[in-house]
Amino acid sequence: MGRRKIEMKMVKDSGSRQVTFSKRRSGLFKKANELATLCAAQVAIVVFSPGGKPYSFGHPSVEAVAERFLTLNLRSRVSIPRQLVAQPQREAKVERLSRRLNAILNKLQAEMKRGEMLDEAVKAARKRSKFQKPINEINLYELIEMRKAMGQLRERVKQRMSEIEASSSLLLLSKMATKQAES
Amino acid sequence: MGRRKIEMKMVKDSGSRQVTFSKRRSGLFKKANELATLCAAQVAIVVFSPGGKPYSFGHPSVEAVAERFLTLNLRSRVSIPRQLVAQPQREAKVERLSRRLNAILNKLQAEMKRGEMLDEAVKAARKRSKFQKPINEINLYELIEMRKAMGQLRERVKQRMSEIEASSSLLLLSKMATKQAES
DNA sequence: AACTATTTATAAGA
DNA sequence: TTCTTATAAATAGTT
Repeated sequence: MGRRKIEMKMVKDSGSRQVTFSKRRSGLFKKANELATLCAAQVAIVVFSPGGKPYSFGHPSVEAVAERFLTLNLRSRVSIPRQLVAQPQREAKVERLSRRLNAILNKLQAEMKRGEMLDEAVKAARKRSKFQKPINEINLYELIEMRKAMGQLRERVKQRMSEIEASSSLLLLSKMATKQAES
Repeated sequence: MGRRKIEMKMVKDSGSRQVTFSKRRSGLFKKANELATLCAAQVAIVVFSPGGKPYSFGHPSVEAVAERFLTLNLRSRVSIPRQLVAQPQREAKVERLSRRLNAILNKLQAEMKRGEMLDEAVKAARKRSKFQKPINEINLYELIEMRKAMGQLRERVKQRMSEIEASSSLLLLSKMATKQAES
């Protein structure tokens, strides 16, 4: 941008970083204000500078938007009036969350299976290319690289999934522990 | 801006307003991401569309920044009930899980970015193949199909991620709601 | 803070 | 929604 394009990495020089932050923060808030004005939208932004100073923008106010956000999430997803949230309801909520996470995991696993089928298709294509007419080298190279990359990606996603699974189980355990403590 | 300069008033036509909102929201989030990346800053944004739909951006997460902001306010000026900040032991577990889920989400998002780079590479290969020597048709066909399949897969995984994100937010919110009920 | 050469965002249109 | 393109706006490097 501007006089030169810059790499999207952290600006190393602390002075320049502060200048960049200052310029871009005001740019961001201006954009936020335009969004709110043009679209009659509510917007809240909170930013901490590299030095740890807080800045905020809100339309109509940070607090109003934050409260709406919290209330909306509670009511729409869990359907429990905030004032009535107490221990029993909280337990039900945790259980629902746990079930929800498990459902998500199942879906994710299905997606990954599809990815495996794709992988098989690519593998088969490579085999064919060995016996058929000469292939375009660039394309073959990219096929191989892509397959490798896809494999690695899937591997990492699988690992994340198992982490989520662990968390989900922990949720159930924490619920049970709380119930025991109450009884 | 763009083809014409526009007046900074609310867009009257509801359809155009929605389009403008959609474009500018993504622009705003992009700017926020750049600010966070370039300046090592923490940023949280919550927006409600004209239709009332909530959107959020957070680096490292909306919850993390919001929490820091609230804690700061407590120390300085606004008086927030102590119960809101106090951390009973049974809440600590839920909070840790929430943080964990957020960390997982961040990793997943990074993985998806890699996938996008791969997608770009394939796109570029296709473009090249138009101008260079004739290509092997089977490989080209498979490149196209694979790219399509990868795009769809990524799309679905993204959707799952947003579902997980919602659950993760709920975890923290349930914590907050409990504290409110206690105060 | 101001300047400006460039890059980026985006309004309108398809 | 996604893309294209002409133009407006943001901003990196400099003064």
